[in-house]
Amino acid sequence: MTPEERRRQLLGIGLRKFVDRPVQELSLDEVAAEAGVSRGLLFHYFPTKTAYHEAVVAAAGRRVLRTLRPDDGVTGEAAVRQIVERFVAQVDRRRGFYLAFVYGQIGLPAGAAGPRQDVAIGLRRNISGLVCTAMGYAAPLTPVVHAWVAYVEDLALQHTEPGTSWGAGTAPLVDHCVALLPVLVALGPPA
Amino acid sequence: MTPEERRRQLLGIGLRKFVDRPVQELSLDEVAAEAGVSRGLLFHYFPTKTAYHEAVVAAAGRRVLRTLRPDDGVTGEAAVRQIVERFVAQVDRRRGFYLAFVYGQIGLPAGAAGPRQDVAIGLRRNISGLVCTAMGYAAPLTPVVHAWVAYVEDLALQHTEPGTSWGAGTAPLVDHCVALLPVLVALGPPA
DNA sequence: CGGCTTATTGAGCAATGCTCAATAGTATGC
DNA sequence: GCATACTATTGAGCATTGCTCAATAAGCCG
Repeated sequence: MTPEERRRQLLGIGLRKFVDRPVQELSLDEVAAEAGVSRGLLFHYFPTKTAYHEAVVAAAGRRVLRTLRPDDGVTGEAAVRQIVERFVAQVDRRRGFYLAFVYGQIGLPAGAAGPRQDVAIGLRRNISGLVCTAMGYAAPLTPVVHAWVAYVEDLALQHTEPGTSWGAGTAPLVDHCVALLPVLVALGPPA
Repeated sequence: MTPEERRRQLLGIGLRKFVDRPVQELSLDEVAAEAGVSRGLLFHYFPTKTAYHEAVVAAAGRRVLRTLRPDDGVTGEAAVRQIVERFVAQVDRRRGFYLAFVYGQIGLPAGAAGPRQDVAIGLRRNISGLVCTAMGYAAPLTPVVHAWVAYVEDLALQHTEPGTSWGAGTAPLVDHCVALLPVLVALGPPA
């Protein structure tokens, strides 16, 4: 097995496991056993346990972002609608995964200058980047869009909360979010 | 030292420590050493390591919520303004603490029926409860208010992000958030 | 085949989560 | 004031686990 495959295999195992429990509780023993390799090998691919965890979470972030990217040629509000639809659908289908991703996180460094990357917030930044390019929004609007992503994220998570689901389908939710964005922009940036 | 004091002491140590690093990396050895007690004693007060971590994070949540509660007699939009002001101020003053609280979280259970409590989302629910009673909002509006809290939280965190601070003071930010709430309500719930 | 690189192992160390029987210290009932 | 019950506290000890390192196996190129 080539190193590239190994790496992907190990990350894949992490991705499968991290839905069930917080990443930090995923022992390298377990990963090694599942992969059928020795514990020592993991340290050949990842310098430390947390490095492995970060790699897993980063992979999860890339995976989420990939499914959100709107179809080629679609722009403007239609693109935003696609993004929101896919986002809500994904949260709906794999609530545990997304929940674990956002809140079952590797902690952030207190000083922001640390080497660690905040992948959950990084994902928000990426999504808001998607939206901004789709709508042609410029720099001073990005904070608002960023916070709007947090808003959509929270609504989607609430919507899929077991037992508390208000409304049947996802359509009103998507409508609400898409309609909100221009309203926010009209409200003007908080600066 | 009475058990009540002990408990508070141990939680206090956790509260101080969990700003610097993710809670999960706080070893019981360290806590025991700092408290000047044996490791075994910790298991007399908390059944397991994660139980201790959860207790610490829950205490942090109570602490945050306490500072947000508006003054007696203040209601309506004025109360909302107070809440937002204090929230932003708190995030501003102790960014690391709040960041660690929301995102450096103990992971959530995949199945929602698990015994664990989601304290970060629980805090959001509590804050939105504060806002709803202040404004007299009824049940169908709560999801929107909840998501609005997420919006405010994200903006506040962005605002204190080192280097990326747009705008000088917190006033425009507070204005923006307070103004947004009735707009959201007017937009109607997504159901 | 011989030699180089590297993926891989396995032993071993130290930290740490956790258990448990023993102890010390305190309050209570008489 | 004494004995009893209770519990806070300890310390030894076990198993897991993050991590290191020297040794080995396995490919690859000449």
